[in-house]
Amino acid sequence: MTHRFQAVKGTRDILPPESALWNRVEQTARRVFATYNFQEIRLPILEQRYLFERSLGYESDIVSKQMFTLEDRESSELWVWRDLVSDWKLRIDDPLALDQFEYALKRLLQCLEVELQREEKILRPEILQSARDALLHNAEKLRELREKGITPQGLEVLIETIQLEAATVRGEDLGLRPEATASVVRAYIQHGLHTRPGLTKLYYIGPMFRRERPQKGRYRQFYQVGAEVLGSSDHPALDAEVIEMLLVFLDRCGLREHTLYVNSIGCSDCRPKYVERLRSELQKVKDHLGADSRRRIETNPLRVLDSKLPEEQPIIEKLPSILDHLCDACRDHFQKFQQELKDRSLAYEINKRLVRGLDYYIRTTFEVTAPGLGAQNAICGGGRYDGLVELLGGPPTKGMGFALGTDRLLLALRQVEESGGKDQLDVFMVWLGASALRAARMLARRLREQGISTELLYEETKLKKALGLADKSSARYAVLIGEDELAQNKFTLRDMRSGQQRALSESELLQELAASAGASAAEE
RNA sequence: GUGAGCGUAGCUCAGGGGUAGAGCAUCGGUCUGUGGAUCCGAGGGUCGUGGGUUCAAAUCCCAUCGCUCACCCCA
Repeated sequence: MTHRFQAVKGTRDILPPESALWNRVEQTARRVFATYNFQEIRLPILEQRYLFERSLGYESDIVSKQMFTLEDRESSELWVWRDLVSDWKLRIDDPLALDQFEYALKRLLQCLEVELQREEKILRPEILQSARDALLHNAEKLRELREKGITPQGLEVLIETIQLEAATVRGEDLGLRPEATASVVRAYIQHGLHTRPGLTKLYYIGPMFRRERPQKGRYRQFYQVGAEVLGSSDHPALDAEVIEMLLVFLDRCGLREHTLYVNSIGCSDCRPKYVERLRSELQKVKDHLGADSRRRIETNPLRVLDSKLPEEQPIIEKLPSILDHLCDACRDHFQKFQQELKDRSLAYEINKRLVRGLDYYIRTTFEVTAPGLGAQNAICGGGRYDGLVELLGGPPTKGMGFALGTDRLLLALRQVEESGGKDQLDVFMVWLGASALRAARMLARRLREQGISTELLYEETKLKKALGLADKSSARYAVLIGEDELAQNKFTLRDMRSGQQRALSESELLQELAASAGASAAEE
């Protein structure tokens, strides 16, 4: 039986020549960010799941249903007992087996206690606790029932209940990162980066994972380029400079049409007051809202502002604006931030309905959109997150950053064809005869040492066919080595575009090719 | 999690009950030291998978899986 493998849902391969585009975008990011004194941080793709739960919020969609999680079971014997309990095959007529089950249950409870006493909680403590309480209760019940002697049916039900409860203690204590800000902050705290002088300016490039239905510009493994500034400053100039850097980067990538939207969503002082105000206003008009928006009145009133339903737009327009409810400090910050943008000649639009989905944002939020992306027109989002470091157990620290979806940026660039035809290969080497092969091998090595990309045929091939292969590989030049060349101690350099050939000595050849290879390398 | 559309060669797609097709691509020949063109030829498929109807199913019916797009949510 044959099985046809394919990339798992929501992941894809990035093949050449498209992969060259990716490299170019990432190189551009590295260059631009370096000029703003940002340095790269390389982060693990796996983190403790709890990190994301703390930073993004338990109730956020990302954590509650979009995170890829996996068990790390090495760390504890907890899993041994859990598996024994939850996988135990019902053999209620066998008292010995029942003894074993009870023993495993007892050990599982002990492990749970240990886990609950741990300083660093890796598993969600409330899940552990409720499992512990339920199991404790049922273990007691089980013992009583066994002492009294119970109907097999009753015992069966109880054991199944226990097994289900045990299964809730899952080793999903690791998560594939759905975004990288939490990882950056974790690393900042873990390595004491706050003790380094000045602000910490970091950027990262890499894949993120979210388990959601794929659609245009949205994958389960997607790629982000992001930057974060951590430290003691929350100066509006910093926010503006980060955005300037982002826009310079987009410009250098060749993205011409895009729009920067900015907003302020206040701080822990003024936002809750506004949210309450908003909620009460929404209550008044809730009969005119759709089911989703009605639900959000309780769960997250800010998100109602995000609704795209046409019939809700007039209602939303009339709702109170967060910008009218900022405290003095936040209003001042937002004003100065806008002035900083103007002083940098950065065009922007205020979008008072721009509320970021993640819990940790404060004050400045922003988003860049580009046309041609289907329903997902945002390519980049970011903002200020002053409380996050503290929330994750670090010292009071200000933070600001953005994350940019590379998949969507490239979709907006639409330049795959343009860059696809570029010469990838400098030299296709053609040899005829065994002694020519020896010369070809040595020459190929020297060319490659000079950074000149060279293809050398492995098998002897007729000249006509070899040139055909050179053509198909879209090589810039062919180098021919045969008996004539060996006799003259020269090589034939053939320009594959013009078809012109010249006989050159090795040093002449190297010189000639170094010039053209150098030119194409500079473009990269 | 919800809804819609689409699954036939590597790619783009025809065929809508009676022998599995085209163009492009690949490989070989034409062509034994000169590529791109022409011409000739070849390989490549359990028509997504499973079941049903039928003498006969790529085709009709059912189920299932996959892909795509949209909703939700977000970058």
